[in-house]
Amino acid sequence: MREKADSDLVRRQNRRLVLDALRQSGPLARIELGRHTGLSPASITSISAQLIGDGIVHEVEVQSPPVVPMRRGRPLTQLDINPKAAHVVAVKISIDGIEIALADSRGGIVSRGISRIAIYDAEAASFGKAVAAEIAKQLKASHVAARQVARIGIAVQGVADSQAGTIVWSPAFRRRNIPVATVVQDELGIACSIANDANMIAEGLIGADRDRYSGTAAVVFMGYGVGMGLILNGQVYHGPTGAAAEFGHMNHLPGGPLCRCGRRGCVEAYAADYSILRWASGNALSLPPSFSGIPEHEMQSLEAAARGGDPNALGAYAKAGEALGYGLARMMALLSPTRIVLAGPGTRAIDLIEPSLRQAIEEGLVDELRRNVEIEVVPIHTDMIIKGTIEGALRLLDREVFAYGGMGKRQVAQEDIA
Amino acid sequence: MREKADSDLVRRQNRRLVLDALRQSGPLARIELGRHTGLSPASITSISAQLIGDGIVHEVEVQSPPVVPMRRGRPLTQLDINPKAAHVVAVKISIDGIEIALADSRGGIVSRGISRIAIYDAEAASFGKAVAAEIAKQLKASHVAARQVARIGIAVQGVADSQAGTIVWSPAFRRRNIPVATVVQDELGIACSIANDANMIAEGLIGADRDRYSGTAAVVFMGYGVGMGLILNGQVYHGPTGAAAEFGHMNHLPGGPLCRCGRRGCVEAYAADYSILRWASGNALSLPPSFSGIPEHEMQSLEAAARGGDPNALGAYAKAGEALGYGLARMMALLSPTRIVLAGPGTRAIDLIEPSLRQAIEEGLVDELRRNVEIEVVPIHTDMIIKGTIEGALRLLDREVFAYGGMGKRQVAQEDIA
DNA sequence: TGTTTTATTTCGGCGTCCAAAAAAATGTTG
DNA sequence: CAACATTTTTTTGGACGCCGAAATAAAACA
Repeated sequence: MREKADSDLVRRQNRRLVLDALRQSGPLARIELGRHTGLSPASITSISAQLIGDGIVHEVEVQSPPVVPMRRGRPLTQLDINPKAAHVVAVKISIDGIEIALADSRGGIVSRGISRIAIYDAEAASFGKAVAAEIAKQLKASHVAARQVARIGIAVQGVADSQAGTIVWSPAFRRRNIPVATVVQDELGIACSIANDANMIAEGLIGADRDRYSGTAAVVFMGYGVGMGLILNGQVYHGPTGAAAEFGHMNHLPGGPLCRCGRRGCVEAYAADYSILRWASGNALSLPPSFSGIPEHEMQSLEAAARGGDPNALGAYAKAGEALGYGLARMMALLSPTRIVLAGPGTRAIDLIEPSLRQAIEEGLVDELRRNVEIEVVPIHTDMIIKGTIEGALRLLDREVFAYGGMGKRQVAQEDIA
Repeated sequence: MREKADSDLVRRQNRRLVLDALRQSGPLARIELGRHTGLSPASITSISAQLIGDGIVHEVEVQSPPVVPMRRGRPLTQLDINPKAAHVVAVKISIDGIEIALADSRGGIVSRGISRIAIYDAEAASFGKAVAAEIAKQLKASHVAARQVARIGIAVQGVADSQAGTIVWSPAFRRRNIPVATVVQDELGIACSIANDANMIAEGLIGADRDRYSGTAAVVFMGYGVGMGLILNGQVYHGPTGAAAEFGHMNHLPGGPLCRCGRRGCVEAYAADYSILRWASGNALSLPPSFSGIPEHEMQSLEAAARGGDPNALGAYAKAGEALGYGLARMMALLSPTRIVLAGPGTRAIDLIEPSLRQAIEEGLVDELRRNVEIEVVPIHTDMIIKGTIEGALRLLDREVFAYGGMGKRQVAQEDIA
């Protein structure tokens, strides 16, 4: 609400509405676009003509078996976002390695690859360039020129500073404050941003089902670590520097077990894979946290032990549920979300975790403040991080490039924004 | 970003920009408005002519001793918001009673009064009407017709549901779920909204110093209870129903002392006036919370005892600081604000609280996440609640009435919004 | 008094939207 | 199969907001 309004703003805003509708509801005819956006048919004609002229949108032929039975009247001409309008790259950096995906502007994945450059011992000075080189390699293999790529989104496990473009701190790295986004941007000449991976899951959920997830919701990622993506008023909340929603490093109990971040008693130190294992081993308070990935089968045998009645394993899951529950109760007191989504590989053991989780929420928050919340479990495959990163990059692309006039007019657009 | 853009939106937005500039920077000449808003002089002429025509803005004569030395050229004609354009009413409901203030549209307080209707034992069915009657009495005494009042804002100590217009739960009332805003609105025919009192303090801070407080900040109210107002991206965060930022009822330690909300271990159960007293008395865990207001002198003598070295008193303040500090650390992990404001009468003892508060933040949050935050103490007089409520009501007035066309066109405006 | 300076208004042009009318493209029917 | 019905899309003309440039207003200065 700070920007001056003029016909330029009107055009941008309405172009965005049209693009949003197309992203949300697949190919649409002009008249349907009018219904989705509230714009008159005349305006839709004009806007879509421009978008087509800019190469951002194109007409698509109706599929041979028509989905809707042919009615009377002039048939609809469906419009859709032109996949060739631009490309985006999504990069996922985690303890398990680096994954790169190239997508077209409709969000379709063109190609993807896994990189095996050193992570844990990476030097701050060279890591960014290495990532840029990996991206360049991926582009080359797919025969896509850098000029065709409008934006690169990087999702990282840990704390990212999206303002500075750095990885502030991540369990995947020995070192801290590693510049990435700015380096990649300078190396490749492509706009690049970095964010926490759980935020990108939230971005993906909004993209997948806007009605369901666009109010106020919290997405908890449970797995090698504990992360959170916050959706406030329909938008992913990044905080001033992008380092928000660090639910995993929110304290649960003062003086609790040691966390990978160096503090004691973080939620992650109770509820991450390594923490549950550590607790099951019996001496959680004396053991240091693990900095390597836990193989999946190890967690699965712990789950099996718990389901078989092993008291140590059961106790570990109960502790995890308690920490998550109190943490969620605290979050709810502050933000009163209407929806909490539990996601990630850790949800395989949700049956073991949920009882103590729910009890902790009841103990930790007055009834009136936890009435209107729905808790759901979405066993998200980790691919959701890549998908969400693409979604996020595309939304930025729409807002910062396509709303103005497409790749050709990019320079103008960026000046306008500044 | 969901609204269709047309010339109507442009007009509304730019009218708001002009009104915002006038509210923020006192009387301004047209050319200065142009600089503040980014609009051209021609547009300012047109917009201000309309605002003047609507009776919302008027020209003011330069004061007899000119503030700036007379320069060459045509002198500026200063514009300001016309105080007679409309009125707003602010109501503060707390354990101490009901306070009503009537303000003009520039925010100047026209009259104020304190009501002595029953609060603690009020019936849910009758309380709203009683408040409406008190407001009507205040208006009558000031010779202001209800038609002249554009909006009523109610600030309540406790949890408010601004969607439903009810007091969900408040230590000032024995009963829960008391409808207020809707009843007042129906009784008087004036738009009425209800919110938590700490949110209104945040609203007031934004109004008082926008540059300082309009990023991402948390305002902690310390006194008869512990409240919080959250400012996210420059706006007070109310959550889906208005019941957000209940920092006081965010759990600190499971199984801790009993809170007025009925749970154990809330931050308030450590850091509110009654909790500090209770702790100093030695048996915090067995004593129930107090539901009556604590006289100021009682807190002052406790402070004196602590400063004199009384170990029980010192310990109580240290406990309060620890609970606040851990609570703030948890909040920072989720939201990473750039500023934390400690306010309210409880800050009189800030010297006793701060050491343990800061230590708790250090223990409870990894260094990287608490680097960019500034903690400040603002010894706010409780009047800030009334002032903030007025601010908030005026901002809504600007957005929902003045941006459209003033009181005359109110019906039209409200249809448009719906 | 005329000149300079600064603030404000007027005027004409531009871009967007919209409603209404026209055109396009197809199904229906006698 | 031609005329009619129906639905989508485009065209047309008018409205409204903004802006730049020029004109006007109101003061100090010389």
